[in-house]
Amino acid sequence: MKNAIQELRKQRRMTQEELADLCSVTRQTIISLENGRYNPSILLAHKIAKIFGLTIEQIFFFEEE
Amino acid sequence: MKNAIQELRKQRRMTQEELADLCSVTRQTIISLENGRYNPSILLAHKIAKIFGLTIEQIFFFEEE
DNA sequence: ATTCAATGTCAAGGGTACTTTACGCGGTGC
DNA sequence: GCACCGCGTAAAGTACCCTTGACATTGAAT
Repeated sequence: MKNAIQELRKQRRMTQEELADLCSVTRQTIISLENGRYNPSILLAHKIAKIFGLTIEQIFFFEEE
Repeated sequence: MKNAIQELRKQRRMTQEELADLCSVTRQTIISLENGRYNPSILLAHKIAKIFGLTIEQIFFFEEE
């Protein structure tokens, strides 16, 4: 599952740490998400979507399975 | 986190087992989701949304935190 | 009365999301 | 040269999603 987190974060001139603080997770978690190491929980996905003012579907890309 | 799974499933006259099969998960997983025992992964949330033809946000209700 | 479908509970186990801590590395600025 | 910022890696631990399997309950149909 890919996502647009890094792109959206940079558009908003945010560091990984700032985004992590807004989400109440660690910087490691943001790094791992941006680098596609794992999928977020639905709660974290929702927090991120809320921060960016978008829906989950607009940020996370579920390829055909 | 609450959700509308049971309501949507019943509207469509589906059993828990049928929905579980469509999602490729076990019946236990559907029971636990419907009864609010835990939150789905984002992948499962997406599968369910796709089956019902809705978005994740239309099915899962993230209360203010 | 018995059977069967649909729903539910309980417990144990594996995989993974997320944390914490520590360290490396390139770029920029003094 | 040195300090610092932003980004990255690695390893170990905790919590939780999801599975498997076995069994209980309720309601409808025969």
